Formats: sequence, C-alpha cells, structure tokens
Amino acid sequence: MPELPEVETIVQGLNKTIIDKTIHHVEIFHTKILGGVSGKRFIEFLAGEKILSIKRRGKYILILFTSGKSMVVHLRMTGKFIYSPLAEKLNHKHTRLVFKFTDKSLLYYNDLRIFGTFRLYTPQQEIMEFKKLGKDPFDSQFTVNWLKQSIERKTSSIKNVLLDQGIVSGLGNIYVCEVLFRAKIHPQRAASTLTTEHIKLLIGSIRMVLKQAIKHNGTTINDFQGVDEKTGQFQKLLKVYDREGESCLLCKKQSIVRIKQAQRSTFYCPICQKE
DNA sequence: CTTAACGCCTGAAGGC
DNA sequence: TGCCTTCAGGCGTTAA
Repeated sequence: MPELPEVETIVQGLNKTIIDKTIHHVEIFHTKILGGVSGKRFIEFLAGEKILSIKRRGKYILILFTSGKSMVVHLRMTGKFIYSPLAEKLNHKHTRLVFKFTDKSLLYYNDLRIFGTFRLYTPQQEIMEFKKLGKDPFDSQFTVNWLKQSIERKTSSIKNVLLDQGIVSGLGNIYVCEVLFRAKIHPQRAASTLTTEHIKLLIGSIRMVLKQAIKHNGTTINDFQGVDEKTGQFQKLLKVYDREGESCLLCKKQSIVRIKQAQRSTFYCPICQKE
C-alpha cells in the first residue's frame, strides 16, 4: 500500500535504473490500468521515447520523456515496479505490463489487485491528476498558517482530513495513524477545533515521520517492495499501526485501540491522544 | 459548496 | 476439510 515514503523509494529506485533508457516495446497483459487507451495506442505512444527524469507528486509517479511527453502512474494498493537489468524472465503471477528497453533490460509492472493507473500526456496537455492535488508535506508553502486556513471550516475528523489528497498529498492510512499518535491528537477530533499549537505539532510530526520512513525505504506490512525487490524497514518503527491490544509505547499503561473511520482502520492510544 | 458511501479487485485469514 | 464472509485501503464516482 504505497504512500509517500514508498512512492519516494520507488522513484529513487527508478532514477537509479532507467534514466536515459529508450523504450523499445511494451508488453501488455491487462488493459484496464491504461485508463481507456487501447494497448495498441499505448505502445505506439511510448515506442522510441527516451526517459529524461522521474519525479514524485504526492503518491503519483511522473515519468518525463526527452520529447516532452510524459506518463503519470499511480500504484494504488498493490502496484509495484521491478527492474530486471539482465532481461531475465520473472515469473510473477501478477505482471500486468513489461517495459522493454533498447538495451534489452526490462521494467516489470506487477499489480495483484489491478487498481493501478497509467496515463499518457503530450507536452501540451495539462496533467489532470495534479490539478486537484493539495500541498506536498515537504513544500515550503506547507505552513502552519496555510494548514490552519485549509482546515478551519472542516467538520470531519482530523484523520479523514489528512487522508484527503486535495489538502495534503502523500499521507495514507498507516502514516496518518502514526502522525496523529506522535502529535498526540485524537483521530476523531473535528479538524476545525485544532489549535495553532496542535497544527504546529502536526506539521512537525508529518515531516518527521515521512522523513524517517523515507530513510528506511518505506514500510513493508504486506508486500511492499522497491524497484530492486528489497522490502522497507519502517514497519519496525511503527508505534500504533497494526498494534491493536499491544501496550502503548509512550504511556506503557493503555493498550492500543482500533476503530473504523470512513471504512478504514484507525489505531490510537486513548490516553496519549486525548479528545 | 461539503461530506460520506460505494465500487473496483485479489488473496489471506477467520468462523463454523 | 471446505465453504462463506470479512478485510486490506488507494481514489474516482455518485449520492445526499
């Protein structure tokens, strides 16, 4: 379930492996992820394109080609890229695409649940996905005043507000739980009731948790892998996520509680995270 | 305008 | 053992 640190790890992995390569062909095993574009058109669009750079925007991956064209990828829940420098045939059950480069190396796109998306853009087209994206947590404009203004009319819980990619882009269920625990904010608290002090703490926690998670190559709970097939290590540093019933690492008295918010599990400590 | 539920998918895990 | 239900949670769409 890639969130910002996992996507960042993947982008770094792609930057180490496929920059300057030219796409020769794309093998397509599943067209649903192409967003309505036919396999034939997808291949024609990409054939001969040379990779200039790879960037992250929220949880999106932006692949820029030297021609000015680009491709926007979202991995959703189970998407992953695996690089195969020696062109070995990888027997992965869930391979949906294989990018074949002119130097014979391969980039596999695997996706168990087929939620991932690939969108192609000509240089003139505006990237729709980015239009509604909120601030990146590492953007210098992601400030206390800005966040305060953005949430002062929000009646929903702070947890659900932080999951809204149109406000802050990059957080998902795991990191939101971790961030709120570190900032000692109750996940069900209405976003509009947070004080300036809370918001300061929140921004600090967001940046700290994400930075630390990037340093550890992300979190592997189920099956996250980098481009080199290595797992992340941040799961060892999770304090509340998936720890229902375990004793809180901060107060050491209360056990971690699990509730549902908007159909998703929330983990928190009722003592350390006051209403 | 806002907020919230549903659907998309597969496979693992739990209940009986 | 085996079938059925639930859960995992990203986001676009739809409904209220």
